[in-house]
Amino acid sequence: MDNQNAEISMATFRRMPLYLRCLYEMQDNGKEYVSTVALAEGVFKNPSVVKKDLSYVIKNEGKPKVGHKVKDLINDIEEFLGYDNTHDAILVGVGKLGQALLGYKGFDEWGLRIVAGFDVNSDIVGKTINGKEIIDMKQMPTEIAKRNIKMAVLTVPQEFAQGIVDELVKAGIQAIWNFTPCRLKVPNTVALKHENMASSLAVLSRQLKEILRKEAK
Amino acid sequence: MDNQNAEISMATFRRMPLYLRCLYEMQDNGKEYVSTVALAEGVFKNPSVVKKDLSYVIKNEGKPKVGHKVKDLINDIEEFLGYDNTHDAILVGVGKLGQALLGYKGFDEWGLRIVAGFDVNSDIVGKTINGKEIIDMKQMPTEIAKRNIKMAVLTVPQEFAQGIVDELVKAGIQAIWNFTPCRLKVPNTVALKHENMASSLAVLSRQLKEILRKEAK
DNA sequence: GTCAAATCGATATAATTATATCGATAAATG
DNA sequence: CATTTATCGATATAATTATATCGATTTGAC
Repeated sequence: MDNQNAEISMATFRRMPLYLRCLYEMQDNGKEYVSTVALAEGVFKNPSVVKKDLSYVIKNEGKPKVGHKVKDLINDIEEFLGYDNTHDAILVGVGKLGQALLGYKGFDEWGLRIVAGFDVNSDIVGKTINGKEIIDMKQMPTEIAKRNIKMAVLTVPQEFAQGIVDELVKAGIQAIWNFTPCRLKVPNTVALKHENMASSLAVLSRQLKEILRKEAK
Repeated sequence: MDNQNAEISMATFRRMPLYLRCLYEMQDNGKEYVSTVALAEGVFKNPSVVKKDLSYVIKNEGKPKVGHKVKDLINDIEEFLGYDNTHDAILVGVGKLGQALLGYKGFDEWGLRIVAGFDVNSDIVGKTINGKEIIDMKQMPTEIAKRNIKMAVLTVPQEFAQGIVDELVKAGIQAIWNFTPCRLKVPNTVALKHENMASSLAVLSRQLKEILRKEAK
């Protein structure tokens, strides 16, 4: 618990949502205390990793023999992740994937509220998906300014990706979640997260190949 | 280039699709040769990382002063990733996200062919999306066996996830790409890849927060 | 009350991954 | 044809991340 002021690693950071989900579940099941070992099992990680990760965020010490209070852990992780301040975001490109993400209920849980979708297709402009309005792309800069939006989800066809990103940045967007397969150029005052499905798939394929190879023996 | 028989790291593996995409683009632009430095710029990575990564897969040496033949690199990486043997897969759960993935054209490029979707909803069973048939869930085990499918994409509501996974495994599936937010239990003869959107979002939020904090100063 | 068991927090060690450096060499330059 | 330059492949160093270990402490059993 002396890591409080240490620089936190990306690896640790990425695991926090896993812990949180697992802890929510435990809370729902009426568990009041949890040991790091039990939590480690819940998220399929090494107990030492979990201990160290938690040492960055916990405010209250755990008790030997009993573990940590589930509620405290949840509070500490939520606060650490900043779930108190939800981000409003827009989604650009309301194709199949865009519609899927607009309709996805899970984001709220993680502090993201998609407030509107933008597209050029006049067939869908004016409609709503999951209560979210689809607005014409032309109005994008105005709407971003008006609502003071900082975050955008990018689900446009790849050939338009860079051009639209440039527009977004100009309009004041400072964080982009990129679902296109393009590498994008942004100023370093803009955060960018690339959702790389191809890499995931490659990893899975490799594992499968390895398994099939072993079986063949 | 002496790494050919060394164990390859996950980190390296995940970067391979990035290199490949960048190389395709260079090829389209008529570039015949590329240096590791130029490739590193293309994928926003450190040149040393790229050099080392490539050393695992390249068959032909690069030439000093000119670099590597783009075509050779593409061949070597493709072969390494095993893009010669495309995987057939099924998709389970044809909701919004499932429909999005069924409609997504990009997978073919990465060696994944989704051959059919499965769902319980009789409104969509029998229809096709992107040329792919939606089949009743009851027939899933039969179809998996008949077509000898080894891979499944999981896009069902989370409350059904584990139950369906158990069915999939029983039916002979050996690789699962999990888009639900659930941690799943599978035997270790089954490969599992979790697409963790919550983690991605957390990372992006953190970057944004950092940027806003700096600005406030 | 004593002792065994479980867990804590801290720290030391190992493994992995990223980055910097360097001699060798092919191509370009003058 | 000598010299400069860009790049290679290899390797050494640094940074990050994961795992194992250990004394301290609380609980619960006897």
